[in-house]
Amino acid sequence: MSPASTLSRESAQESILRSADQLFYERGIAGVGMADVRDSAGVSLRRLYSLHPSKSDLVAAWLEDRHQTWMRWFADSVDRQVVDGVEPVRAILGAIEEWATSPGYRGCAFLNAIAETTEIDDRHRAIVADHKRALIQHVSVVVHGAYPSAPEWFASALGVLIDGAVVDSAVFGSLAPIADASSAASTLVDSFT
Amino acid sequence: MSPASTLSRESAQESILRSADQLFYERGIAGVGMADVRDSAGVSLRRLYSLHPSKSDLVAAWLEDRHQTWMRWFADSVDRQVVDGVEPVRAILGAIEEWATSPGYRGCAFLNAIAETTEIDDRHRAIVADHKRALIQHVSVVVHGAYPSAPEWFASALGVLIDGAVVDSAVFGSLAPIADASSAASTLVDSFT
DNA sequence: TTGCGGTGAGAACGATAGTTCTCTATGGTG
DNA sequence: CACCATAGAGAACTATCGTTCTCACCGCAA
Repeated sequence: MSPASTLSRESAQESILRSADQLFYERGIAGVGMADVRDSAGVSLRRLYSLHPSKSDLVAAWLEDRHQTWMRWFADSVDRQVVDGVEPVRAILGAIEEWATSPGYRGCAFLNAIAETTEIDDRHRAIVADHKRALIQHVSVVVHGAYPSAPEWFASALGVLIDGAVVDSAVFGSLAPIADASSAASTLVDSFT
Repeated sequence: MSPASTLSRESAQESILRSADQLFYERGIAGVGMADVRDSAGVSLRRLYSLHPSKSDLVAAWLEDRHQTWMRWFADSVDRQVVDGVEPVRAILGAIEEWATSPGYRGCAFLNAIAETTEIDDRHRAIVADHKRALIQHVSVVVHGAYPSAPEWFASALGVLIDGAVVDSAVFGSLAPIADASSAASTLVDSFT
């Protein structure tokens, strides 16, 4: 086995990704050095680089990981509320509100990452675009199941409302944009039925 | 007078702000060094620092300047379309579309700046929040003038739709989110009348 | 004419950070 | 037991960048 002071490959990987998530989300990608990740994860720089050969690779791994985690959480939150009898479209914005209320909320990590990306890092851009597509896809399933008469563009428009609400709530440090988005979404649903 | 090779204080200031706008918007704040601004503006580092004592000051001056410029452009674009008979709410999203179609479009400079801001630079945050408030204020005047029966939250919701459309169009490199936002906004207006 | 203030050009300084390298130790395998 | 791949600790290398400093120059006022 490994020495007591070192972690297995899996534990190290997990610890690195958890630390990367905390640090990158809280302080931004540029605001976090590899040494910070090393300190927080409790691994050596050597190990960090052996698992993620560059910072760009680490960021990509982090985004992929966060995509999985966040989508799972979002889907669960929406499902939970719908089961409790909340209107689907309200449940979607309710999940966003729940997220925005959590401590340390700093908006969407993916959008922040894109805004920070200075050079043309196509890999990161692609991950973010895929994340947004997956979000709209999920919203689309929920919404067109619940409101069959909704027009084609409704799921995409909800995606726009979600991203706008997330961004604005972070800018203003307020839940009001989410409430406004929720009102708008509900009004749209009412207009279809 | 100044020597031929040097610019007046005003010309230098103008040149610096124009260069800062191009560079910061195109490559992000962190991606631009003071030396880059110097080269592009054609002034010396000494002069650059005498007009803007730190990079943070320069960024603040740039954001203030861009706020003025952008708001003026936006208001004009909306007015122009309304005069041409375009529905006000369509005109608002039309202005966003016109912007997003312009070469070098990289989303909202203010939102990008916020996302990049790692430490708590309250000055920059405040400028961005003021910009968004001013945008919503303008939208509010236009919209509540044109649709008196619109509910209180409508202008704010339009602000959310605008920011979402801006962000998503930059992420996807597509005008589709703007069209979706426009459809949603028009449908909302129809539902009030 | 002689300083003085402001300027350009660019070197220099100090800090930070991505990445690699050295040295040492440890545990599994032949 | 000896060997080797791998790990930790941290120094070292290299590059970038914000900021300041040096030196030379020029126009203007006393």
